[in-house]
Amino acid sequence: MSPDTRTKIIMTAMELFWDKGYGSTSVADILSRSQIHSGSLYHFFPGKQDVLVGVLEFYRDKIEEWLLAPIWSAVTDPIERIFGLLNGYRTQLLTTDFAYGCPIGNLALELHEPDPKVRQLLAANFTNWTTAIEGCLDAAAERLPPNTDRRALAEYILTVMEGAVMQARSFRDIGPFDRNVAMLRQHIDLLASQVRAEFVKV
Amino acid sequence: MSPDTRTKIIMTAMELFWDKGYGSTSVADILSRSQIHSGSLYHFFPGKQDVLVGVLEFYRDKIEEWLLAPIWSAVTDPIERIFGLLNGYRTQLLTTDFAYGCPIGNLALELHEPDPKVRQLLAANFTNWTTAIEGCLDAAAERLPPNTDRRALAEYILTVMEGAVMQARSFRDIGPFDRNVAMLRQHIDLLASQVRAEFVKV
DNA sequence: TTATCACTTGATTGATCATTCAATCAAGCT
DNA sequence: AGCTTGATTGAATGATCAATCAAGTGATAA
Repeated sequence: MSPDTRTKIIMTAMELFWDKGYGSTSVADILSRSQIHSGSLYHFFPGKQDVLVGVLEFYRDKIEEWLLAPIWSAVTDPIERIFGLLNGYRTQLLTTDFAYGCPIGNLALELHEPDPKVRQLLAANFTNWTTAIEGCLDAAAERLPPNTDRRALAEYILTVMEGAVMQARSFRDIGPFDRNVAMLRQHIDLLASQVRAEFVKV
Repeated sequence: MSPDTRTKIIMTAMELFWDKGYGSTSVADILSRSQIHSGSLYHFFPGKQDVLVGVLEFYRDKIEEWLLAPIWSAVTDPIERIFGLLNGYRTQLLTTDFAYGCPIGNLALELHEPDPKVRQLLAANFTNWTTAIEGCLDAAAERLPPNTDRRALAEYILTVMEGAVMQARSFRDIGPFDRNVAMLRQHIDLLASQVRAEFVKV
């Protein structure tokens, strides 16, 4: 058994896919960076696409630990946790000079006709993210109008994050990202003020 | 002078880039579909990337005629023009079975380190789109709070469109798109209701 | 008539791509 | 010791890639 080699391939491929995309990463790139030989890679994976599947499964299982846990421990207010998560993407954009955005979003748009397994894993990664946000909204349910579709609002927050990252990367400017997040904040504030108005009325 | 050949190359390459992406479109693909020989292509373009530049310049110049004019003539209310534009992307998603999203968004995320000319053209395409939306918002200025940053709101609408298209394509389901647009509609309605409340107060 | 010039043809090049495979190795089991 | 099995090595394969270029075409003008 050699889980070490398999894991090393996945970690290396993940870095390269995030950095250069799937199509622009050659198997030779993965081999040279991971110091592993082609025979070993093809011993564990039938082909390049199966490496991608491995990466997406790996990332899916690490979202909780890598992405959410650090922010959950730093922020407790559920609404602020959402904006803390968005701020994490902001920091990543700035520290990588706009090279890294959302890795799943990049792949989702790069792979125009992905095979069902890949597409399903991309969707699963989005779903996990959305479910985490939905949990925050549920925790803040009393600060939102009672008829709020919290699942749809969580999807919408994912949408704003992805679009904001895309624009910031295209313009190589954090301005669009900040203004987009400010707009989202305004929307949520408006929802919250509706609740207060209703409370006064009753 | 043979603008016909040059244009044919650009139109063919545009179709292929929208359909399969830039990296997955080979020069041979462009040649076989356009019935043009490699020498002719390289007579007009120094290389593949220059074809991409030509496509982006061409599309930038056609946004008004191809994208906006049909909707402007079908809808007159400025706010409904915005949602009419979004509905155009919705129709395109459905009629292409989620193959076509926003062509500029796809390329923006596919090209991780584009050269300055390409990056500038991607940004110019986004800017043109945003400016058109901003024009609608200016025309509806009296229905928005007076302190509204209409440029930022236009950027935000682009963001929602791009994110909504991304999710619909990933899930191969129009549901996320529709719910995202509904959320945006709610936000704009909330802004409009603020104006009415202010009017009553005065 | 002849020279010029923009354009076209398509075989060819060398690089790079994902993938294969015969061989060797190391460790455990009998 | 001998046998088995999973893991590793790295040269080799054939396909495909972007790009090149010498030879040709046809229209225009001197």
